[in-house]
Amino acid sequence: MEVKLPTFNSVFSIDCVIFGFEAGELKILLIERNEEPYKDWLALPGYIVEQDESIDDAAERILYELTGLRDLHMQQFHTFGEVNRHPQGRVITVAYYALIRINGQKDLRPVTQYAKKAFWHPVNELPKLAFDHSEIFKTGFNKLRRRLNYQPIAFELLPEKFTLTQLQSLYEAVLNKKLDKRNFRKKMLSYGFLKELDEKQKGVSYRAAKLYKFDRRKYTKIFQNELNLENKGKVG
Amino acid sequence: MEVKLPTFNSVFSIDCVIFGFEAGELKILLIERNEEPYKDWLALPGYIVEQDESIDDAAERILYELTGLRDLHMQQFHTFGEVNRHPQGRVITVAYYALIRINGQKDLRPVTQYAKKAFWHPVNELPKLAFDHSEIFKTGFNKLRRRLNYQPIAFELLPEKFTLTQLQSLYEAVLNKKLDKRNFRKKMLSYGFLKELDEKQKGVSYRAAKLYKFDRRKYTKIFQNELNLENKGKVG
DNA sequence: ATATAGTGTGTGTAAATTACACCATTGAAT
DNA sequence: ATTCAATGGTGTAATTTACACACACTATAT
Repeated sequence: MEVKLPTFNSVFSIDCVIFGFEAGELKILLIERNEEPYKDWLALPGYIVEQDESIDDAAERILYELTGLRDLHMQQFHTFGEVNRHPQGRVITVAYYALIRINGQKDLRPVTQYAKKAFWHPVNELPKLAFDHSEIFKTGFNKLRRRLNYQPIAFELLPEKFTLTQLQSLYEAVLNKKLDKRNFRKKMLSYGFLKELDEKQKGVSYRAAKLYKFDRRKYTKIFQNELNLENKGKVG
Repeated sequence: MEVKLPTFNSVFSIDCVIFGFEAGELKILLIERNEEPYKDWLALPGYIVEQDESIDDAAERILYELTGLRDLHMQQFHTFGEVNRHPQGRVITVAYYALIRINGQKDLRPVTQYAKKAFWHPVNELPKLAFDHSEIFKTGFNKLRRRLNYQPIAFELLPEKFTLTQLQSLYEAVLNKKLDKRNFRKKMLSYGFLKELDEKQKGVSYRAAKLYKFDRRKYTKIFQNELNLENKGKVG
Protein backbone atom coordinates (compact mmCIF):
# COMPACT_ATOMS: atom_id res chain seq x y z
CA MET A 1 0.00 0.00 0.00
CA GLU A 2 1.32 3.40 -0.91
CA VAL A 3 0.87 6.13 1.59
CA LYS A 4 0.66 9.70 0.44
CA LEU A 5 2.87 11.90 2.51
CA PRO A 6 3.11 15.63 2.95
CA THR A 7 6.38 17.25 1.99
CA PHE A 8 8.09 20.02 3.83
CA ASN A 9 11.01 22.38 3.46
CA SER A 10 13.83 23.62 5.61
CA VAL A 11 13.37 21.55 8.68
CA PHE A 12 15.90 20.93 11.40
CA SER A 13 15.84 17.71 13.26
CA ILE A 14 17.84 15.99 15.96
CA ASP A 15 18.96 12.37 16.08
CA CYS A 16 20.42 10.75 19.15
CA VAL A 17 23.02 8.04 19.52
CA ILE A 18 22.78 6.95 23.14
CA PHE A 19 25.40 4.52 24.36
CA GLY A 20 25.06 2.17 27.28
CA PHE A 21 27.19 -0.61 28.71
CA GLU A 22 25.75 -3.81 30.07
CA ALA A 23 27.08 -7.33 30.56
CA GLY A 24 30.40 -6.40 29.05
CA GLU A 25 28.74 -5.20 25.88
CA LEU A 26 28.38 -1.76 24.39
CA LYS A 27 24.83 -0.99 23.32
CA ILE A 28 22.82 1.81 21.75
CA LEU A 29 19.27 2.90 22.14
CA LEU A 30 16.92 2.28 19.23
CA ILE A 31 13.23 2.91 18.69
CA GLU A 32 10.68 1.18 16.54
CA ARG A 33 9.03 3.86 14.45
CA ASN A 34 5.28 4.25 14.46
CA GLU A 35 5.04 6.82 11.68
CA GLU A 36 5.64 7.07 7.98
CA PRO A 37 8.09 7.20 6.42
CA TYR A 38 9.92 4.09 7.55
CA LYS A 39 7.01 3.01 9.72
CA ASP A 40 7.92 -0.11 11.72
CA TRP A 41 11.61 0.31 10.98
CA LEU A 42 14.23 0.57 13.65
CA ALA A 43 15.78 3.98 13.98
CA LEU A 44 17.75 6.26 16.21
CA PRO A 45 15.53 8.38 18.46
CA GLY A 46 15.03 11.61 16.57
CA TYR A 47 12.53 14.33 15.76
CA ILE A 48 12.01 17.89 14.65
CA VAL A 49 13.35 21.02 16.38
CA GLU A 50 10.86 23.67 17.43
CA GLN A 51 11.23 27.35 16.51
CA ASP A 52 11.84 28.62 20.01
CA GLU A 53 14.25 26.11 21.43
CA SER A 54 17.99 25.83 21.02
CA ILE A 55 19.21 22.67 19.38
CA ASP A 56 20.69 21.53 22.68
CA ASP A 57 17.33 21.91 24.39
CA ALA A 58 15.61 20.18 21.50
CA ALA A 59 17.93 17.21 21.81
CA GLU A 60 16.96 16.67 25.44
CA ARG A 61 13.27 17.10 24.79
CA ILE A 62 13.21 14.78 21.82
CA LEU A 63 15.12 12.04 23.53
CA TYR A 64 12.72 12.24 26.45
CA GLU A 65 9.64 12.12 24.29
CA LEU A 66 10.77 9.11 22.34
CA THR A 67 12.38 7.05 25.08
CA GLY A 68 11.44 8.48 28.47
CA LEU A 69 15.10 9.16 29.26
CA ARG A 70 15.97 12.48 30.86
CA ASP A 71 18.83 14.57 32.08
CA LEU A 72 21.53 12.98 30.03
CA HIS A 73 24.47 15.07 29.14
CA MET A 74 24.19 15.13 25.37
CA GLN A 75 26.74 16.50 22.98
CA GLN A 76 26.38 17.14 19.30
CA PHE A 77 28.89 15.44 17.06
CA HIS A 78 27.94 15.98 13.43
CA THR A 79 25.32 17.54 11.16
CA PHE A 80 23.94 15.62 8.21
CA GLY A 81 22.73 17.79 5.36
CA GLU A 82 22.41 15.81 2.16
CA VAL A 83 19.50 17.07 0.08
CA ASN A 84 17.69 13.75 -0.17
CA ARG A 85 18.42 12.16 3.13
CA HIS A 86 14.73 12.42 4.09
CA PRO A 87 12.10 11.25 1.61
CA GLN A 88 9.62 13.97 2.51
CA GLY A 89 11.74 17.01 1.93
CA ARG A 90 14.72 18.93 3.08
CA VAL A 91 15.64 17.94 6.58
CA ILE A 92 18.99 18.78 8.05
CA THR A 93 19.69 16.82 11.19
CA VAL A 94 22.08 17.50 14.01
CA ALA A 95 23.28 14.29 15.62
CA TYR A 96 23.93 14.10 19.36
CA TYR A 97 25.39 11.43 21.51
CA ALA A 98 25.30 10.63 25.20
CA LEU A 99 26.37 7.95 27.62
CA ILE A 100 24.31 6.30 30.30
CA ARG A 101 24.36 3.54 32.88
CA ILE A 102 21.86 1.01 31.66
CA ASN A 103 21.47 -0.73 35.01
CA GLY A 104 20.32 2.34 36.86
CA GLN A 105 17.53 2.97 34.40
CA LYS A 106 13.90 1.97 34.65
CA ASP A 107 11.77 0.98 31.73
CA LEU A 108 12.07 2.80 28.48
CA ARG A 109 8.70 4.35 27.68
CA PRO A 110 8.05 6.59 24.72
CA VAL A 111 5.73 9.43 25.73
CA THR A 112 4.61 10.25 22.19
CA GLN A 113 2.96 8.00 19.66
CA TYR A 114 5.84 8.46 17.22
CA ALA A 115 7.70 5.50 18.66
CA LYS A 116 6.19 2.12 19.46
CA LYS A 117 8.96 1.20 21.80
CA ALA A 118 12.52 1.94 22.73
CA PHE A 119 15.15 -0.66 23.61
CA TRP A 120 18.85 -1.34 23.88
CA HIS A 121 20.72 -3.11 21.11
CA PRO A 122 24.37 -4.24 21.02
CA VAL A 123 26.48 -2.11 18.72
CA ASN A 124 27.83 -5.22 17.09
CA GLU A 125 25.47 -6.62 14.51
CA LEU A 126 23.13 -3.67 14.26
CA PRO A 127 20.27 -4.18 11.80
CA LYS A 128 19.58 -1.75 8.98
CA LEU A 129 18.19 1.48 10.31
CA ALA A 130 15.76 4.01 8.85
CA PHE A 131 16.94 7.03 6.83
CA ASP A 132 20.71 7.45 6.99
CA HIS A 133 20.77 6.41 10.61
CA SER A 134 23.29 3.63 10.08
CA GLU A 135 25.74 6.20 8.86
CA ILE A 136 24.91 8.53 11.73
CA PHE A 137 25.54 5.75 14.21
CA LYS A 138 28.86 4.89 12.62
CA THR A 139 30.04 8.47 12.74
CA GLY A 140 28.95 8.73 16.36
CA PHE A 141 30.76 5.59 17.34
CA ASN A 142 33.96 6.93 15.88
CA LYS A 143 33.58 10.17 17.79
CA LEU A 144 32.98 8.29 21.00
CA ARG A 145 36.18 6.38 20.46
CA ARG A 146 38.17 9.55 20.02
CA ARG A 147 36.62 11.28 22.99
CA LEU A 148 37.29 8.38 25.26
CA ASN A 149 40.94 9.25 24.94
CA TYR A 150 40.74 12.70 26.35
CA GLN A 151 37.65 12.94 28.52
CA PRO A 152 36.52 10.97 31.55
CA ILE A 153 33.42 9.67 29.85
CA ALA A 154 33.87 6.01 30.67
CA PHE A 155 32.56 6.54 34.19
CA GLU A 156 29.22 7.65 32.87
CA LEU A 157 28.69 4.19 31.46
CA LEU A 158 29.73 2.18 34.49
CA PRO A 159 27.90 1.71 37.78
CA GLU A 160 29.07 3.99 40.56
CA LYS A 161 31.29 1.28 42.01
CA PHE A 162 33.29 -0.71 39.53
CA THR A 163 36.36 -2.87 39.27
CA LEU A 164 39.38 -2.01 37.21
CA THR A 165 38.67 -5.00 35.04
CA GLN A 166 35.21 -3.67 34.27
CA LEU A 167 36.70 -0.30 33.42
CA GLN A 168 39.22 -1.94 31.17
CA SER A 169 36.68 -4.09 29.41
CA LEU A 170 34.66 -0.97 28.67
CA TYR A 171 37.70 0.67 27.13
CA GLU A 172 38.28 -2.46 25.14
CA ALA A 173 34.68 -2.59 23.94
CA VAL A 174 34.76 1.01 22.77
CA LEU A 175 38.21 0.97 21.24
CA ASN A 176 37.68 -2.52 19.90
CA LYS A 177 41.10 -3.72 20.88
CA LYS A 178 42.77 -5.49 23.72
CA LEU A 179 44.68 -3.39 26.19
CA ASP A 180 47.49 -4.36 28.49
CA LYS A 181 46.23 -5.06 31.96
CA ARG A 182 49.31 -3.96 33.88
CA ASN A 183 49.72 -0.70 32.06
CA PHE A 184 46.04 0.03 32.14
CA ARG A 185 45.97 -0.32 35.91
CA LYS A 186 49.19 1.55 36.41
CA LYS A 187 48.03 4.42 34.24
CA MET A 188 44.50 4.68 35.59
CA LEU A 189 45.67 4.61 39.17
CA SER A 190 48.47 7.05 38.48
CA TYR A 191 45.99 9.78 37.60
CA GLY A 192 44.79 9.82 41.16
CA PHE A 193 41.13 10.34 40.43
CA LEU A 194 40.06 6.79 41.22
CA LYS A 195 39.09 6.23 44.81
CA GLU A 196 39.84 2.78 46.13
CA LEU A 197 37.01 1.51 48.32
CA ASP A 198 37.16 -0.93 51.21
CA GLU A 199 34.57 -3.05 49.54
CA LYS A 200 35.03 -5.95 47.23
CA GLN A 201 32.99 -7.35 44.44
CA LYS A 202 30.27 -9.77 45.58
CA GLY A 203 28.53 -12.75 44.05
CA VAL A 204 31.34 -13.77 41.77
CA SER A 205 32.64 -17.29 41.69
CA TYR A 206 36.27 -16.29 41.57
CA ARG A 207 38.56 -14.10 43.55
CA ALA A 208 36.68 -10.88 44.25
CA ALA A 209 38.23 -7.71 42.90
CA LYS A 210 38.50 -4.39 44.68
CA LEU A 211 35.88 -1.78 43.94
CA TYR A 212 36.71 1.76 42.92
CA LYS A 213 34.77 4.88 42.24
CA PHE A 214 35.45 7.91 40.10
CA ASP A 215 36.19 11.02 42.12
CA ARG A 216 35.04 13.88 39.96
CA ARG A 217 36.23 16.52 42.39
CA LYS A 218 39.75 15.22 42.27
CA TYR A 219 39.52 14.94 38.54
CA THR A 220 38.60 18.56 38.00
CA LYS A 221 41.16 19.64 40.57
CA ILE A 222 43.90 17.79 38.78
CA PHE A 223 42.92 18.94 35.31
CA GLN A 224 41.54 22.40 35.95
CA ASN A 225 44.60 24.15 34.61
CA GLU A 226 45.22 21.89 31.69
CA LEU A 227 43.78 22.86 28.38
CA ASN A 228 44.90 19.71 26.82
CA LEU A 229 44.77 16.21 28.16
CA GLU A 230 46.48 14.61 25.24
CA ASN A 231 49.22 13.11 27.30
CA LYS A 232 47.51 12.71 30.63
CA GLY A 233 44.13 11.60 29.49
CA LYS A 234 45.17 8.94 27.11
CA VAL A 235 44.76 5.25 27.83
CA GLY A 236 45.77 2.38 25.67
CA MET B 1 20.12 55.62 12.02
CA GLU B 2 17.97 52.60 12.64
CA VAL B 3 17.50 50.23 9.79
CA LYS B 4 14.35 48.19 9.58
CA LEU B 5 15.12 44.60 8.89
CA PRO B 6 13.03 41.71 7.70
CA THR B 7 12.81 38.70 9.96
CA PHE B 8 12.85 35.08 8.88
CA ASN B 9 12.40 31.65 10.31
CA SER B 10 14.12 28.31 10.05
CA VAL B 11 17.14 29.21 8.04
CA PHE B 12 20.33 27.22 7.72
CA SER B 13 23.54 29.02 7.14
CA ILE B 14 27.19 28.15 6.77
CA ASP B 15 30.15 29.91 8.33
CA CYS B 16 33.72 29.23 7.33
CA VAL B 17 36.91 29.30 9.32
CA ILE B 18 39.68 29.20 6.75
CA PHE B 19 43.20 28.80 8.04
CA GLY B 20 46.33 29.85 6.24
CA PHE B 21 49.99 29.96 7.14
CA GLU B 22 52.27 32.76 6.08
CA ALA B 23 55.51 34.17 7.42
CA GLY B 24 55.50 31.75 10.31
CA GLU B 25 52.09 32.94 11.42
CA LEU B 26 48.76 31.20 11.44
CA LYS B 27 46.00 33.33 9.90
CA ILE B 28 42.30 33.14 9.15
CA LEU B 29 40.19 34.60 6.44
CA LEU B 30 37.81 37.42 7.38
CA ILE B 31 35.42 39.53 5.40
CA GLU B 32 34.13 43.03 5.94
CA ARG B 33 30.37 42.85 5.81
CA ASN B 34 28.41 45.02 3.43
CA GLU B 35 24.94 44.16 4.69
CA GLU B 36 22.83 44.63 7.78
CA PRO B 37 22.91 43.36 10.41
CA TYR B 38 26.48 44.01 11.48
CA LYS B 39 27.18 46.08 8.36
CA ASP B 40 30.85 47.11 8.24
CA TRP B 41 31.80 44.60 10.90
CA LEU B 42 34.41 41.96 10.41
CA ALA B 43 33.05 38.45 10.20
CA LEU B 44 33.75 34.94 9.10
CA PRO B 45 32.69 34.28 5.52
CA GLY B 46 29.17 32.89 5.78
CA TYR B 47 25.77 32.86 4.15
CA ILE B 48 22.51 31.01 3.74
CA VAL B 49 22.09 27.48 2.40
CA GLU B 50 19.83 26.98 -0.62
CA GLN B 51 17.02 24.42 -0.71
CA ASP B 52 18.56 22.18 -3.30
CA GLU B 53 22.18 21.93 -2.24
CA SER B 54 23.77 19.77 0.40
CA ILE B 55 25.44 21.63 3.22
CA ASP B 56 28.82 20.52 1.96
CA ASP B 57 28.08 21.99 -1.45
CA ALA B 58 26.73 25.14 0.14
CA ALA B 59 29.92 25.60 2.10
CA GLU B 60 31.99 25.58 -1.07
CA ARG B 61 29.66 27.91 -2.93
CA ILE B 62 29.39 30.40 -0.11
CA LEU B 63 33.09 30.57 0.48
CA TYR B 64 33.62 31.19 -3.21
CA GLU B 65 31.02 33.91 -3.42
CA LEU B 66 32.38 35.81 -0.47
CA THR B 67 36.09 35.41 -1.02
CA GLY B 68 36.74 34.09 -4.50
CA LEU B 69 38.40 30.97 -3.08
CA ARG B 70 37.53 27.61 -4.63
CA ASP B 71 38.17 23.94 -4.39
CA LEU B 72 39.22 23.86 -0.79
CA HIS B 73 38.63 20.69 1.10
CA MET B 74 36.22 21.92 3.76
CA GLN B 75 35.05 19.96 6.74
CA GLN B 76 32.26 20.81 9.13
CA PHE B 77 33.20 20.96 12.77
CA HIS B 78 30.21 22.22 14.78
CA THR B 79 26.66 23.47 14.47
CA PHE B 80 25.53 26.53 16.38
CA GLY B 81 21.86 26.61 17.21
CA GLU B 82 21.08 29.07 19.96
CA VAL B 83 17.70 30.67 19.42
CA ASN B 84 18.93 34.25 19.42
CA ARG B 85 22.28 33.99 17.80
CA HIS B 86 21.03 35.97 14.80
CA PRO B 87 19.15 39.23 15.37
CA GLN B 88 16.77 38.70 12.45
CA GLY B 89 15.36 35.34 13.38
CA ARG B 90 16.11 31.72 13.78
CA VAL B 91 19.30 30.83 11.98
CA ILE B 92 21.14 27.63 12.66
CA THR B 93 24.62 27.68 11.26
CA VAL B 94 26.93 24.84 10.40
CA ALA B 95 30.56 25.85 10.77
CA TYR B 96 33.20 24.53 8.40
CA TYR B 97 36.91 24.82 8.37
CA ALA B 98 39.59 24.38 5.75
CA LEU B 99 43.28 24.86 5.27
CA ILE B 100 45.05 26.60 2.44
CA ARG B 101 48.44 27.72 1.23
CA ILE B 102 48.31 31.47 1.32
CA ASN B 103 51.27 31.97 -1.00
CA GLY B 104 49.80 30.06 -3.87
CA GLN B 105 46.67 32.15 -3.87
CA LYS B 106 45.82 35.16 -5.97
CA ASP B 107 43.81 38.12 -4.77
CA LEU B 108 40.79 37.60 -2.63
CA ARG B 109 37.78 38.96 -4.49
CA PRO B 110 34.24 38.68 -3.24
CA VAL B 111 31.90 37.95 -6.15
CA THR B 112 28.73 39.10 -4.37
CA GLN B 113 27.98 42.46 -2.87
CA TYR B 114 27.52 40.95 0.57
CA ALA B 115 31.17 41.38 1.40
CA LYS B 116 33.21 44.52 0.77
CA LYS B 117 36.46 42.66 0.94
CA ALA B 118 38.14 39.54 2.17
CA PHE B 119 41.58 39.39 3.77
CA TRP B 120 43.88 37.34 5.98
CA HIS B 121 44.25 38.15 9.63
CA PRO B 122 46.60 36.55 12.20
CA VAL B 123 44.77 34.34 14.64
CA ASN B 124 46.48 36.07 17.50
CA GLU B 125 44.81 39.35 18.40
CA LEU B 126 41.64 38.89 16.41
CA PRO B 127 39.22 41.83 16.67
CA LYS B 128 35.61 41.36 17.76
CA LEU B 129 33.62 39.64 15.08
CA ALA B 130 29.96 39.88 14.04
CA PHE B 131 27.28 37.56 15.48
CA ASP B 132 28.80 34.74 17.52
CA HIS B 133 31.67 34.42 15.10
CA SER B 134 34.33 34.86 17.75
CA GLU B 135 33.02 31.79 19.48
CA ILE B 136 32.80 29.91 16.21
CA PHE B 137 36.41 30.75 15.45
CA LYS B 138 37.53 29.62 18.87
CA THR B 139 35.76 26.30 18.56
CA GLY B 140 37.24 25.80 15.11
CA PHE B 141 40.74 26.56 16.28
CA ASN B 142 40.42 23.92 18.97
CA LYS B 143 39.23 21.36 16.46
CA LEU B 144 42.10 22.16 14.15
CA ARG B 145 44.51 21.55 17.01
CA ARG B 146 43.04 18.15 17.71
CA ARG B 147 42.92 17.10 14.10
CA LEU B 148 46.51 18.04 13.53
CA ASN B 149 47.37 15.12 15.79
CA TYR B 150 45.81 12.44 13.71
CA GLN B 151 45.52 13.66 10.17
CA PRO B 152 48.09 14.93 7.68
CA ILE B 153 46.56 18.34 7.42
CA ALA B 154 49.70 20.37 7.98
CA PHE B 155 50.82 19.81 4.42
CA GLU B 156 47.80 21.63 3.10
CA LEU B 157 49.06 24.80 4.72
CA LEU B 158 52.65 24.62 3.55
CA PRO B 159 54.06 25.16 0.08
CA GLU B 160 54.66 21.98 -1.87
CA LYS B 161 58.32 21.97 -0.97
CA PHE B 162 59.11 22.79 2.60
CA THR B 163 61.81 22.38 5.20
CA LEU B 164 61.41 20.39 8.37
CA THR B 165 61.84 23.58 10.33
CA GLN B 166 58.91 25.15 8.51
CA LEU B 167 56.83 22.09 9.21
CA GLN B 168 57.78 22.22 12.84
CA SER B 169 57.04 25.91 13.18
CA LEU B 170 53.59 25.29 11.72
CA TYR B 171 52.93 22.61 14.31
CA GLU B 172 54.15 25.00 16.94
CA ALA B 173 51.90 27.78 15.71
CA VAL B 174 48.84 25.58 15.73
CA LEU B 175 49.52 23.78 18.99
CA ASN B 176 50.84 26.95 20.54
CA LYS B 177 53.78 25.27 22.18
CA LYS B 178 57.39 24.57 21.50
CA LEU B 179 58.29 21.11 20.27
CA ASP B 180 61.53 19.25 20.51
CA LYS B 181 63.49 19.52 17.32
CA ARG B 182 65.19 16.16 17.43
CA ASN B 183 62.10 14.21 18.23
CA PHE B 184 60.03 16.10 15.75
CA ARG B 185 62.44 15.27 12.96
CA LYS B 186 62.94 11.71 14.06
CA LYS B 187 59.23 11.10 14.25
CA MET B 188 58.25 12.85 11.03
CA LEU B 189 60.91 11.07 9.06
CA SER B 190 60.13 7.74 10.65
CA TYR B 191 56.66 7.73 9.15
CA GLY B 192 58.18 7.46 5.72
CA PHE B 193 55.72 9.70 3.93
CA LEU B 194 58.08 12.63 3.57
CA LYS B 195 60.13 12.58 0.41
CA GLU B 196 63.54 14.11 0.72
CA LEU B 197 64.41 16.18 -2.33
CA ASP B 198 67.82 16.92 -3.81
CA GLU B 199 67.07 20.60 -3.60
CA LYS B 200 67.92 23.00 -0.85
CA GLN B 201 66.30 26.15 0.36
CA LYS B 202 67.35 29.25 -1.62
CA GLY B 203 67.69 32.91 -0.87
CA VAL B 204 68.34 32.54 2.83
CA SER B 205 71.25 34.20 4.50
CA TYR B 206 72.14 31.21 6.59
CA ARG B 207 72.83 27.57 6.03
CA ALA B 208 70.22 26.34 3.61
CA ALA B 209 67.99 23.49 4.79
CA LYS B 210 66.95 20.47 2.79
CA LEU B 211 63.57 20.56 1.12
CA TYR B 212 60.97 17.85 1.51
CA LYS B 213 57.60 17.12 0.07
CA PHE B 214 54.61 15.20 1.32
CA ASP B 215 54.04 11.94 -0.50
CA ARG B 216 50.31 11.35 -0.24
CA ARG B 217 50.49 8.02 -2.03
CA LYS B 218 52.89 6.66 0.51
CA TYR B 219 50.80 8.09 3.28
CA THR B 220 47.62 6.35 2.23
CA LYS B 221 49.53 3.17 1.56
CA ILE B 222 50.97 3.19 5.05
CA PHE B 223 47.76 4.05 6.81
CA GLN B 224 45.17 2.36 4.65
CA ASN B 225 44.58 -0.45 7.09
CA GLU B 226 44.65 1.57 10.23
CA LEU B 227 41.42 2.80 11.63
CA ASN B 228 43.15 4.71 14.25
CA LEU B 229 46.25 6.82 13.98
CA GLU B 230 46.42 7.68 17.60
CA ASN B 231 49.84 6.27 18.11
CA LYS B 232 51.30 6.69 14.69
CA GLY B 233 49.89 10.03 13.77
CA LYS B 234 50.73 11.92 16.89
CA VAL B 235 53.40 14.55 17.00
CA GLY B 236 54.43 16.60 19.93
C1' DA C 1 36.57 -33.11 53.68
C1' DT C 2 39.67 -32.91 50.06
C1' DA C 3 41.36 -32.45 45.49
C1' DT C 4 41.07 -30.27 41.23
C1' DA C 5 39.77 -27.24 37.50
C1' DG C 6 38.69 -22.85 36.13
C1' DT C 7 38.88 -17.99 36.17
C1' DG C 8 40.30 -13.37 37.40
C1' DT C 9 43.70 -10.68 40.35
C1' DG C 10 47.84 -8.60 40.67
C1' DT C 11 52.74 -7.65 39.92
C1' DG C 12 58.48 -6.86 37.45
C1' DT C 13 61.54 -6.19 33.46
C1' DA C 14 63.15 -5.30 28.86
C1' DA C 15 62.26 -2.52 24.68
C1' DA C 16 60.77 1.71 22.74
C1' DT C 17 59.72 6.48 22.90
C1' DT C 18 60.24 11.01 24.45
C1' DA C 19 62.67 15.02 26.60
C1' DC C 20 66.57 17.65 26.77
C1' DA C 21 71.36 20.54 25.45
C1' DC C 22 75.03 21.19 22.67
C1' DC C 23 78.23 21.97 18.62
C1' DA C 24 78.32 22.85 13.40
C1' DT C 25 77.55 25.52 9.38
C1' DT C 26 76.50 29.50 6.86
C1' DG C 27 75.92 34.50 5.59
C1' DA C 28 75.86 39.35 7.03
C1' DA C 29 77.77 43.12 9.41
C1' DT C 30 81.75 45.40 10.96
C1' DA D 1 89.39 38.69 8.84
C1' DT D 2 86.59 38.44 12.71
C1' DT D 3 82.43 38.35 15.10
C1' DC D 4 77.57 37.68 15.44
C1' DA D 5 73.08 35.90 14.52
C1' DA D 6 70.39 32.37 12.96
C1' DT D 7 69.26 27.75 11.88
C1' DG D 8 70.85 22.83 10.93
C1' DG D 9 71.83 18.65 12.84
C1' DT D 10 72.99 14.93 16.34
C1' DG D 11 73.70 11.62 21.54
C1' DT D 12 72.06 10.33 26.17
C1' DA D 13 69.15 10.02 30.23
C1' DA D 14 64.33 9.69 31.81
C1' DT D 15 59.82 8.09 30.90
C1' DT D 16 56.43 5.16 28.87
C1' DT D 17 54.91 1.07 26.77
C1' DA D 18 54.86 -3.95 25.78
C1' DC D 19 54.85 -8.32 27.50
C1' DA D 20 53.95 -13.31 30.77
C1' DC D 21 53.36 -15.72 34.88
C1' DA D 22 52.37 -16.97 39.84
C1' DC D 23 48.79 -16.58 43.23
C1' DA D 24 44.00 -16.20 45.21
C1' DC D 25 39.40 -17.52 45.32
C1' DT D 26 35.21 -20.35 44.12
C1' DA D 27 32.67 -24.22 42.52
C1' DT D 28 32.36 -28.83 41.64
C1' DA D 29 33.37 -33.71 41.78
C1' DT D 30 34.64 -37.47 44.47
